[in-house]
Amino acid sequence: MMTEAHRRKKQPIELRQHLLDAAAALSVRAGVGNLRLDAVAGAAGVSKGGLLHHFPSRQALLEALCEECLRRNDSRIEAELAADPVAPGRFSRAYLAVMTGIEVTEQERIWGLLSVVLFAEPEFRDRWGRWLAAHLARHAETDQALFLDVVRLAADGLWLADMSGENTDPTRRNAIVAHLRAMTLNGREAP
Amino acid sequence: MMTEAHRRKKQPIELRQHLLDAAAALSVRAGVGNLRLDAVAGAAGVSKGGLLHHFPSRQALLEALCEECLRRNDSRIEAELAADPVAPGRFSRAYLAVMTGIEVTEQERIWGLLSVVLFAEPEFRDRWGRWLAAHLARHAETDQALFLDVVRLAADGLWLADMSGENTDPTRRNAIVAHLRAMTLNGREAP
DNA sequence: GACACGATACCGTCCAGTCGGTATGTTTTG
DNA sequence: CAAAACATACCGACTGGACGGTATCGTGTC
Repeated sequence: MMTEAHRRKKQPIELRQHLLDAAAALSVRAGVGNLRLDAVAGAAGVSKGGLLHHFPSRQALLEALCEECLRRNDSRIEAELAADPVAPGRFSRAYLAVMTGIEVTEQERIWGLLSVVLFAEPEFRDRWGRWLAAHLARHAETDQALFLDVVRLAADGLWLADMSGENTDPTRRNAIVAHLRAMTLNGREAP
Repeated sequence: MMTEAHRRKKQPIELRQHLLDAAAALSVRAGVGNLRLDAVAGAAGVSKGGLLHHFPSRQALLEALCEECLRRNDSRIEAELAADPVAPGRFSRAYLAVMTGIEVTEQERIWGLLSVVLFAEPEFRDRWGRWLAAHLARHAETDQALFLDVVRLAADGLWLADMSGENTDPTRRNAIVAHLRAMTLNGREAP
């Protein structure tokens, strides 16, 4: 007896997205290694067969997850870049904004957390490294300076701290972010 | 048929360490989630039974791994603290030194990498957060300043970059480290 | 000889992936 | 344009291998 799931309007692309979201959420909760296909399918309201129709293997799912994660970062960076009129340090500023930006949706937050979790996978580490290197090369003219390196590194650290649940009080955190942003504009540390 | 492995001298404590080292190496290579008991035992030149004698369950092994990881960090920090005569920013300086210090042994490097991989496990993230919070509280007098926060965050970022295989050229890297260290001593960024 | 250490054999479970099927779109054909 | 033919989306039972854990026995060490 086929259930009425067959009868609902088919929305393959939406389902695909749902599956990725579900996979992201579950990975964040328990680590990528503990990601079970049944669980993903269940969370997306679909059977395991349905999941495997979209992602032919577990590995394929993970790669898609990784892909999506980088894609999201990328689009956010591009948006920041486009909105910034000041040339010097533009990329570093965009990087800072994206890494330390507050996520509004819970789902957005999850995708941020996922980056940390994916670092467990060596393949993802490489891809991330190449992504950053490529972007740095592209913005070499505007973002090649020691203090900009420091800013970006600190942004990484801040992001890591956020994700590891260290609740530094928000005012202090804001002060740090503002400080870093000022560095990208002034070229030196404010007193 | 008992092999000649029985005949070799028994060194339980050494074996325990070997097992942990092997587990660390394998985790780094493929992620904690893909850690197999057989593989660990094999890599340490012992049978699965031998492994399970020391760590009664997989979970126990992982916890020991986590414990050892924190313990190593801790002892290195303490060593740096003891060797530093200058009070202001002492903890941040020690933190910087440990996180960015070059590991001589390959095994040392692996234990550093392991921290990243363990971040996939939420439990470890919490523990790490608490560890850092405790240390910060203890050194509140000497290490409570905005620019020291930035230094420590950048140290995290640098460590993350190292671990993700981004090969920034060593001279540049050294410059950054020196720059950060100077910040802990001067209280501001050098020109 | 008592106990810690380690080896081997085995069991039970869990889970990724397969497979045959059904329902809903889309295109081709008479 | 209807109906057939094909394609896509999804279901759910099954399986086989992998892997964590147990039980038992041999072997060093004190």
